[in-house]
Amino acid sequence: MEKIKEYLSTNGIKPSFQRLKIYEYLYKNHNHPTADNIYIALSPQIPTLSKTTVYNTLKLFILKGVAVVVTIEDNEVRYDANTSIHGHFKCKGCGEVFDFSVGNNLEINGLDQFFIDEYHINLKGYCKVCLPKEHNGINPENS
Amino acid sequence: MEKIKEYLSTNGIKPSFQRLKIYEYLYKNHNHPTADNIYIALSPQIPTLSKTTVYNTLKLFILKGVAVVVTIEDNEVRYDANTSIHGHFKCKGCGEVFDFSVGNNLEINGLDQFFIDEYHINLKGYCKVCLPKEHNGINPENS
DNA sequence: ATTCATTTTTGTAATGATTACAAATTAACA
DNA sequence: TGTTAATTTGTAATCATTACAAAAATGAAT
Repeated sequence: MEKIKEYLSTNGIKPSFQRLKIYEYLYKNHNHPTADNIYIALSPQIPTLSKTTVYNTLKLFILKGVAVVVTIEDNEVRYDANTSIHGHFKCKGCGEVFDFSVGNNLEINGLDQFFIDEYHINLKGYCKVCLPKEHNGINPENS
Repeated sequence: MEKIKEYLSTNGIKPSFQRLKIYEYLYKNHNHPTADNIYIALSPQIPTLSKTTVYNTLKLFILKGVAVVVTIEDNEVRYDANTSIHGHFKCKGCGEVFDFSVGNNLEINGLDQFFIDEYHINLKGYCKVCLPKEHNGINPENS
């Protein structure tokens, strides 16, 4: 917890109570939460927490580079405290988002002389658990 | 135009006038438009066009597999008639979205036994034109 | 400690994209 | 032509996000 405080400070973020708790949640839960997820999760501990604060704080985190946005779905914005380059996989069965690592051998053709500083590698399909259900046509998670 | 009609039919889409025009726009303009972009672009030619129709039609296109969603930004949903696997690059200077081709050698670690059927490779940075401006700190496109 | 300025948080209202829904229109076809 | 189904349209509702201003907390200087 002291480490988090230091980490935020180092990155130009004054470590207020709310910011600490929000970052802590993001850091400890690798479930790529939405702003609303975070709000609901922290509300019991911080009864006065405002949703605006969650949005403000996340925006600050992005700006300062201690979190990244995951836009794997067009109707939900997720956040991730893991800022290193990695990929995300969303299972179309259970909806869970998994991290995976990518090699640095991605072959890019047609962006010569472009400067690239963000890599968003998003895949979709069915995870190990959902794939068999899907295959048998007995997946109760699809309405 | 007759080709488009045939293409849609082949993919289980009854080629109504609106659907033809929307697909035609998507196919001929490689600018990855939003639903609103399409609505504004086609309104002059189709004065009775409804925004709901644009949304309905795009949803149908996605379902039938003749278009894909591009979620490179968390506050805009773009559409692309190019359904083959390729990447998108968004310039943070001018905002334009460029296509690029990717090799099929992407190294994925941690998704063993997962079934992958969608690849969204989204990069961001500065394009050839905007990079120099950015570098000189005289980019008028950044407020 | 008290004051004053700055930052942060909060709640409410506004915005804007998308969807729900039902009426109107169009197409299909007997 | 009449009848049914599919498509389009317009309006209203929804929901995530932002704008904004007041309240609270912080920090520094006296």
